Amino acid sequence: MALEHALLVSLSERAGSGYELARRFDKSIGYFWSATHQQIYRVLKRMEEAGWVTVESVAQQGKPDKKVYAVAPAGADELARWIAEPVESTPTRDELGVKVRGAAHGDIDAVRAEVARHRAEHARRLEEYQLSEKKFFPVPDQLSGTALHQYLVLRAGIRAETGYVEWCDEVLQALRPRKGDHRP
Amino acid sequence: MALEHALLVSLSERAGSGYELARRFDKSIGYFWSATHQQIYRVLKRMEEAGWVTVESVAQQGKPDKKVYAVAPAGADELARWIAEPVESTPTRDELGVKVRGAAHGDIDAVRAEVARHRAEHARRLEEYQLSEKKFFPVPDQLSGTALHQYLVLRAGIRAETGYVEWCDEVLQALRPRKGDHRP
DNA sequence: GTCTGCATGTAACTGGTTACATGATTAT
DNA sequence: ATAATCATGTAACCAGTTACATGCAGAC
Repeated sequence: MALEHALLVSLSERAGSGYELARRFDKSIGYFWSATHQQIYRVLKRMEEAGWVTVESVAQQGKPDKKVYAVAPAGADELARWIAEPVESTPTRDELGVKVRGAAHGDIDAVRAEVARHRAEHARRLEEYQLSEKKFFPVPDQLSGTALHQYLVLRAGIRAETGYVEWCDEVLQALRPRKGDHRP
Repeated sequence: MALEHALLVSLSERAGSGYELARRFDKSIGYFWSATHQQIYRVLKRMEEAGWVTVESVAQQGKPDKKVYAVAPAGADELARWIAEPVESTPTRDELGVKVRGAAHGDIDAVRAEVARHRAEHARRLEEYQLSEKKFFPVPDQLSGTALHQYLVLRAGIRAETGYVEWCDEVLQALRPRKGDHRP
């Protein structure tokens, strides 16, 4: 049940509406815990019922009302409790891996093309992360507190994307057409 | 819907029962697509109804009967179709990342201990993978076909675990207690 | 006599996705 | 006109987890 807690982390930094949270999740926390707006709305409702967050309806001009959520004391307690609790490492799920593994039972050219496509996507994301790193954390040695923690998860993203891109290259190298291959 | 297809890949290599598949999934394919036996049983049933696999009840001595599943022509077609189809990259989900990100709202010592625990687990798995690499793929340059594809996903596992361990080290280094910190 | 391995399953639940709906405002 | 952005939601569905049940064989 990490979504609840991811939302609590985000709301601890700044109160916000479901919509805003959904967009924050496209960055930072969303790098390693994504969520759709529907999911977020539902979970926020549940959290409100549990007393973990408080809501305040805010009227806006020209825009629909929004419900601004903020962390309640019970939510802060819950977050602290959860952080101290041990977690199992989330199992990996990678469809592209399944395809590479099963490549012999399908069109190898198609698999290679897919890997190339994913390589491009991950490389793009990596660049984005590296840009953020330069821009927001130019002197990482001096970071502390939340800024340091933000930096560390960005580093996780950078490492993950770097590794993925390298793996794609290895696959593309290994699956490249060779003499003796004959395709119709 | 990758589980169906992961099962088809596994069954294409060798027919087997749900139980056997569950254990095969603890290795190789399971490195990046895990599944419980219940999940596997359910999906196999669905696949049988769809005509993707055939079943044969096999009596055994001293052991309960087992249902041996094999890929049907429709299943092979479906697998080939799916392999050629583009996939979105599976979003990352990492609870430990959420904890590090929210470390300021909980007990930093506990987070550090968690990271250390996960580091150990991933290091252990990495060693396991590296052992498999040495044992089963001592001369990777000469691989082709399914053996090559198996090797490549093992490489994915090795890269992922290596990266994770390195990241844990980076976090442990960054979150180590420093002068000026005062905890009760 | 207790535990592990083989082998299959039901039932209840939780977490997450997809599709659809509404309605105003601003930018092209 | 039309699309995008802001903002919230319902409903149906799918995927995956957890708990429980059964029963025999062989090892310790």
